[in-house]
Amino acid sequence: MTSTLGYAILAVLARGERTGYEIAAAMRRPVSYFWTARHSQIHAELQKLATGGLVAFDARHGPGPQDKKVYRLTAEGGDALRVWVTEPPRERPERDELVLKTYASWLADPGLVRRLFAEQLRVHEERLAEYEREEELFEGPPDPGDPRFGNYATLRCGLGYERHRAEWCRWMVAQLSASL
Amino acid sequence: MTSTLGYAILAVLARGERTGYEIAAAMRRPVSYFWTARHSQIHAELQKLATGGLVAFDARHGPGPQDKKVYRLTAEGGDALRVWVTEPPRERPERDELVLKTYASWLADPGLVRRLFAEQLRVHEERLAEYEREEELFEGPPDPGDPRFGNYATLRCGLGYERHRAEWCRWMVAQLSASL
DNA sequence: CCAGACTATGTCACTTCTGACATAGTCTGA
DNA sequence: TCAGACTATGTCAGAAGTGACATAGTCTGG
Repeated sequence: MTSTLGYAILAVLARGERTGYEIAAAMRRPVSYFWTARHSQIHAELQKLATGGLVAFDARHGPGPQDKKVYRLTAEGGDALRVWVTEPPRERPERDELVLKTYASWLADPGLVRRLFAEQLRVHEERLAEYEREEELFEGPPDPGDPRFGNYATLRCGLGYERHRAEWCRWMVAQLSASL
Repeated sequence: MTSTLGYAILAVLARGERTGYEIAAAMRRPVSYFWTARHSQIHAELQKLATGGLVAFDARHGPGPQDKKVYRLTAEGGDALRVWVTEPPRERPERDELVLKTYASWLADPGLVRRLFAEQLRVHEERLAEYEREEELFEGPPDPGDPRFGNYATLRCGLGYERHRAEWCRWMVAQLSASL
């Protein structure tokens, strides 16, 4: 019933109470890179979750025309999250624009394709460096029962991903250099 | 103007003429794992592309109530595709349900989380074996001007991705085993 | 000979996500 | 003191994607 975005919000609220604005910030890279949404979607989803009784909020005086709402997980919300966590994820279709461009790259000028991948390589190397800096803040993997284990494990995934991606870009650049 | 799905269809048609049905099949794993869509979306997009003059078709007698339509790339379609290929890809938000579950995994029973990752590990190892079998059909990387270069390069990406993913799952299983 | 798979195109309601618009208080540094 | 960034919530039109429904000919194996 609850959408994946709903569980993403519950997962953030499991760490402590937050406003919608703070949830949106928490879901942005590089802090917690797992599921992103615009604030417009988050506010809408929070309303659904509140209706369903999975979250609750206190309205407090805030900036802007409306009160600010500090959301927290309810007992039902916590239960729903815990059940969902260990269910197998549904297969999401892979939609990767760079891979698609690669598939069609034989049509284009190799010099331009090479430049595209050189740029992408730089992006991934920078992101990798950023993640490595963040990893140093941990002193080894936290215990699997510690909330920080979630952060560390997703960071590990990101590190592996960026390494794989950078390596692939390097391979592409090498292939395209050989043919020039 | 044209959506990414539109370019995905153009990229398939660049290899030769196809019916909508065949395009849908080509975009399914494991043959060409880059961008997927249901036939309902593909038929709708083909109509838009035809209206825009990027593809053309011949109607031929086919099964079912309608004629079958064999689509091909027009000169305009080819030009549009070639221009698009070397433009930097727009950043797509990362939405990975397994990573999200990982982020919330500290809440759940470690034994169940471990099982989840053991299952995922098996999935990735199987997919890796499948890709490796497919790689053997190539005798080294084709020339970057060869259409098969597109297939080979996307396969390389898939191989790297599955290796990274499997390694991460193995690490997760090890973490969760240590704590039992 | 017939069931079931495969080929083939299409519509439609619905969910998800994006990007723009709207509003307004607080805090910080030049 | 004033611009600009940050905090904060919301609406809405539209694009993108899903899953079910509808229809019907051909081909293959039991």
